[in-house]
Amino acid sequence: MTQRPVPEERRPTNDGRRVAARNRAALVAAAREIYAEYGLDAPLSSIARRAGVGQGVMYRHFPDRAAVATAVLDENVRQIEQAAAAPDADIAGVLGVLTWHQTESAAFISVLHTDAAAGRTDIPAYAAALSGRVERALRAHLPDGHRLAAAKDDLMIAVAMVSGAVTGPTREQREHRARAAWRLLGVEVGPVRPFGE
Amino acid sequence: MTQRPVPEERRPTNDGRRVAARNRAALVAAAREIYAEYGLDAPLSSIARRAGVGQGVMYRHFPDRAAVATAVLDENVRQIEQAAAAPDADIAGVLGVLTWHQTESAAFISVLHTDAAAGRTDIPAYAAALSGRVERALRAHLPDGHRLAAAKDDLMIAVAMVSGAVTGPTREQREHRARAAWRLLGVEVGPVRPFGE
Amino acid sequence: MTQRPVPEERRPTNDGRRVAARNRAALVAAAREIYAEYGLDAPLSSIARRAGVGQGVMYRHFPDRAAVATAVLDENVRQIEQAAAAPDADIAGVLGVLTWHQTESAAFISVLHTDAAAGRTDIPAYAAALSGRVERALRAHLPDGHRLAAAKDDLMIAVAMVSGAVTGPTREQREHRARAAWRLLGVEVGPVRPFGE
Amino acid sequence: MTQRPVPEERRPTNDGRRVAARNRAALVAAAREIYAEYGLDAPLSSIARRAGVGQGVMYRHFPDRAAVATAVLDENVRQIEQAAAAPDADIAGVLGVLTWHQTESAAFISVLHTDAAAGRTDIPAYAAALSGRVERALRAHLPDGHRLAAAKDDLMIAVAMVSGAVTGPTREQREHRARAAWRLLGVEVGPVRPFGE
DNA sequence: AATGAATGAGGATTCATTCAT
DNA sequence: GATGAATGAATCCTCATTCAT
Repeated sequence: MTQRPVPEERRPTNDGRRVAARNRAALVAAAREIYAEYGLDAPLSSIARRAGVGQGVMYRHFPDRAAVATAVLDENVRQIEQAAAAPDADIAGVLGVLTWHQTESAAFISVLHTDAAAGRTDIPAYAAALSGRVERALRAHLPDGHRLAAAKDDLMIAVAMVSGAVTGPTREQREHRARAAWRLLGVEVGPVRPFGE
Repeated sequence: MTQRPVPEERRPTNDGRRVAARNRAALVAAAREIYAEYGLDAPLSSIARRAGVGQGVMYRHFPDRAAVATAVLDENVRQIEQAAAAPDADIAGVLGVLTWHQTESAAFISVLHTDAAAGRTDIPAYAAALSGRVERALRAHLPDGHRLAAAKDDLMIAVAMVSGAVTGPTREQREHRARAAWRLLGVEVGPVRPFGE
Repeated sequence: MTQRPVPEERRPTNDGRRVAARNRAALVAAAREIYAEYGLDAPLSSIARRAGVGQGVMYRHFPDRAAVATAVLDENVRQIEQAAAAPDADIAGVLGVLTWHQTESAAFISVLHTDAAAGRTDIPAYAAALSGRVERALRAHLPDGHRLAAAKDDLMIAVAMVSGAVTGPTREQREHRARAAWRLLGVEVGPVRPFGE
Repeated sequence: MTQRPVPEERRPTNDGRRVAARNRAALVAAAREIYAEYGLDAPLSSIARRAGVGQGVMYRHFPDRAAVATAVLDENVRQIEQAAAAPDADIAGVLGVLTWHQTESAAFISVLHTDAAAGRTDIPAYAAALSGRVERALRAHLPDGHRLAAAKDDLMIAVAMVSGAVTGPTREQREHRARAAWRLLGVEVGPVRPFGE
């Protein structure tokens, strides 16, 4: 019943400080998987276990639950920022990358639009930061006459709306619904894919 | 020593049957409050406490966590159905009532569109039922030429989109965003209010 | 390696609400023993284990570490108050009872004079209350010409001094040192014993 | 590429030997501060951190928790011994220096009179040594007719008593209470100050 | 039918200690 | 020698659920 066949007798060794970076990466990757499977409220211990490290290592790298989530989602946001920084970037292309992350990572959505479920932990603090970065990336390419440029809030409300539409067990279904949502909004979206093809 | 026992504020006949009904109502009301304040993951014990009953009573009325949520949301859905059943009902009016419940109850949204955060409890089963009832209520009044009548899924995708937009600490803010969302969809919505004014 | 031979198959039963009082008493008794053996910082889980109850029961009866300590020490203080309330009470007699508790319960001393080790938990709050009750009990019988009646603080400073002297592995040794301390203070002390002989 | 390496604020000769000594001193100083702020149970890691060294260094210099405490308190005891060794030393003067350390360092007291809270770690072993050195320093100057020279134990019992009285958040308050304690004992004490003015 | 106490597993968090580099 | 990452045991605390009364 051990969850994965891989490690076995790897744990009780102390590989020195060189593995620190590797461990951090493993934790982020594990967190991404766990979040996808069980949601943002998954036990932190399950992340450490999946990463193949002790709980203490996780707490060293990430002081609290929020720090883990931030680390995971930071990559998503960064890709969107990179898409926006590309020389040939346009709003449709950036929205495509954004949409890809919406369909790929439930956690991404949850954090981006936190507060529906009141009384949450301390997520809002860093959630706002991530959300702001996404907004800036998008707005940089929003032409004046664009459908979402009319009112101040329209852009991020539209993003939230698409997030709301993105449900379903498979990524394909989620992408299908996301495209339908953009279509209902009358907004053109480029290819739904991660940045860098 | 054969004094009559003191009456001691005996209300109706208190035959157990009546108490049971009262308790059930108290539990549903308490759950609604608790959900609003702490989200759907709030401890069940807090619901029983707020209702002023023992935990056992709660388990008698509702075998599990899902049953409680269903009972709470059932009222919301029923109102939408009633709005649809009204003699002078039209799609804008029903959407208005739907929107009111979206802005009023975070739990309503969470359950209606569950699955974003995979691995959830067992909510999907009854969530689908509630969602289906809402869809039927709306579709009964959807005229053929309506913006959301084009594709099969458009109606409920639009509902999900508005749900996604509904965030914010106060009901007023949430209503404001909901209206903006419908506007972006080009859909006309009647007064946002509970059924029965 | 199970610590005590007694219980065995007693735990997994639910004896209903009648045992609540019994459990509370068992917890207080267990806490008294544990405190004597391991000091006030002993794991709370060890107290629950020794009492033969689950951890949850302990938390039901005592919301935090301080509540447990208070409950334990409350009995000590109450005895001193009772000694002071006795019809034939005099200062020497009350000091004797106080001294008995000083020699019997290390926790009693620790709490009564908390703050030596800075940064402590939240003990001070209730510690002050207990300390005040002891002072009132003593002062009620302090004659005007008494050695400890000269300055306002002298009484409780003297109590603290005796507490400081009370060290040693056996109660007899501790009593011996306590008596020596009172002698050095020139204060007469009655029989060192619990209230009620 | 055969440039001379940048000097980079190289202080003395930095031959490892010297660094070790500096580290040890830093650790002792850090431990003293930490003990004062958080008590003797403070995490060892906090001491290493405050000293600006790795945890490994601490374990090299001090094999266990007790060794750290001993090193810290050794300085306190040494001052008392120096006070006793001074050409013009008398009992009042040595008691003054002792009292200064009692008021200044809660850890000093805790260790000197350990065992009240039984089951403690392994402190008693070295605590006895420190206590013995203090006693020898005092007894060297105790005149035959002195109030504390009557019975064998009276001297250290009195010291313990004063320690017991020394509580309070500020050093001034603690000194005030220490003086009151000595006064109640009828013992004259010289200026309360560290050795060497 | 109601009460509310008990159980006990689950998850968070902290540190003492070891050890590769 | 120094560094600081990794380990993992220990403890705290919370709840879902059961059940005697």
